[in-house]
Amino acid sequence: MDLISNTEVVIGQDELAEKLIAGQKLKVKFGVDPTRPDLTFGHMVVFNKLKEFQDAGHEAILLIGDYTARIGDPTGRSELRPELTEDQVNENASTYLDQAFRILDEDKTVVRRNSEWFSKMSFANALNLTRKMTVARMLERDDFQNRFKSNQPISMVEFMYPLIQGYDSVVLESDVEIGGSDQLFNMLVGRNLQKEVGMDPQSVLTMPLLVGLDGARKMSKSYDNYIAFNDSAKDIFGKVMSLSDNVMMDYFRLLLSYEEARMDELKDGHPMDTKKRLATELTSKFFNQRIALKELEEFGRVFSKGKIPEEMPTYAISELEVEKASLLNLLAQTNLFDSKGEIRRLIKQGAMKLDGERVDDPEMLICFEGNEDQKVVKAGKKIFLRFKS
RNA sequence: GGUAGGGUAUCCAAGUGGCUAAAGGAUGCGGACUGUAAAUCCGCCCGCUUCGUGCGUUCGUCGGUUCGAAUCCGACCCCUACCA
Repeated sequence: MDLISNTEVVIGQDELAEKLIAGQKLKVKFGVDPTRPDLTFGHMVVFNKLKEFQDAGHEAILLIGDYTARIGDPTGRSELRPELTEDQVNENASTYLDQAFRILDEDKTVVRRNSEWFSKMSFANALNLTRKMTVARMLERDDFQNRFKSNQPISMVEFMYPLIQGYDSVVLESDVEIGGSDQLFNMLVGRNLQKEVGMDPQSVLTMPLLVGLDGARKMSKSYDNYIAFNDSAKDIFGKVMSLSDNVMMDYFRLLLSYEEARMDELKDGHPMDTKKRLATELTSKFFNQRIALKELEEFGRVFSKGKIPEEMPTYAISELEVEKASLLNLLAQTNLFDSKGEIRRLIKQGAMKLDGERVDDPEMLICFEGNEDQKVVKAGKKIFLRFKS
């Protein structure tokens, strides 16, 4: 059964198999919280799985937790989540969908929002929902248990979250729910609630968490070790190239659905070539092959051969508002650096080059001589910019 | 309601009157080495700066004591645990 490839945990596998053998069209739910506008490649793992179901003719239901987004998921550490307004949530949700449809087939995807039912739910009904759950069972959840043991706060609203998410499954009558491995508990609650109302319980599939760019922690915006769906082709390519070798295969498997045999072949090659291939394929997936190959070439030129990139931010000196056209002042106007202090630091540490020549004096004046009409500044390994008159 | 502990820079965390822009981690950035990998070594890491033992702003908030406060006092706000 290919549909369970790459999964970490499968609950209710027998039911799933039966339904599949019977040729049933399954309702496959994936819930997202539009608390943040950007999707990362970590989300792609789950979206890929949803797409597989979709391609196999099943109904993919993308549930936007617009109602829940205002409550906050307990999965984090402290719940310092700002409360979002309805507008913010809606805006996030719409950019979310734009991004999701880069993987999913828009025409075949059913999009639902849980405000449809929760905004109408009475408090009495909500209380009834809480009847279905016990505190002891809640504390089974790893996250809660750890926090409880270490005297960390757990708020009541966090206890509601699994129920809310579970109730979504009841309303949607989902046959399968997919999520990250941190969602296992919540998805199991859905399964139980469905049983309570006499419905066939959903099967639950969890997908592994993708390791981030640092090669150590899970990919997450808060660790700043992520690749976003909305990153430019250059960023996607560059970020993949900066990936730790030891997690490359995870990316091939989880993001590009490579099979073992193909990955074994790759292991014989030079890691650098393998990584270039990974970067090229991922860039192609989000843009197209032509753009990906261009980035590959550009990468070789800039980083392997140390030449300057084809495109870089360009600033006309005449348009920058500075009293004195010193390198420091001009760079400070570009917004590519955090502060003048940072620029001084870079110069002091020998990271700044002007047309290939190392610069040591922040106050050096930038002016053009003879036929020159531009100067290229390189700061560190990655930042390039051009000054024109 | 009662008791105890706590709010310090991006995060964790030390600091309990001057030597503190504030130890130590982590993250990040830069340099060397490389394959923009990892590992390792070195350096930087509040802002400005005429680069000077210079200026400004910061340790929950407001006010006070003091020549001087993150450190003491008061009020307030917020968080947590425990007991009810």
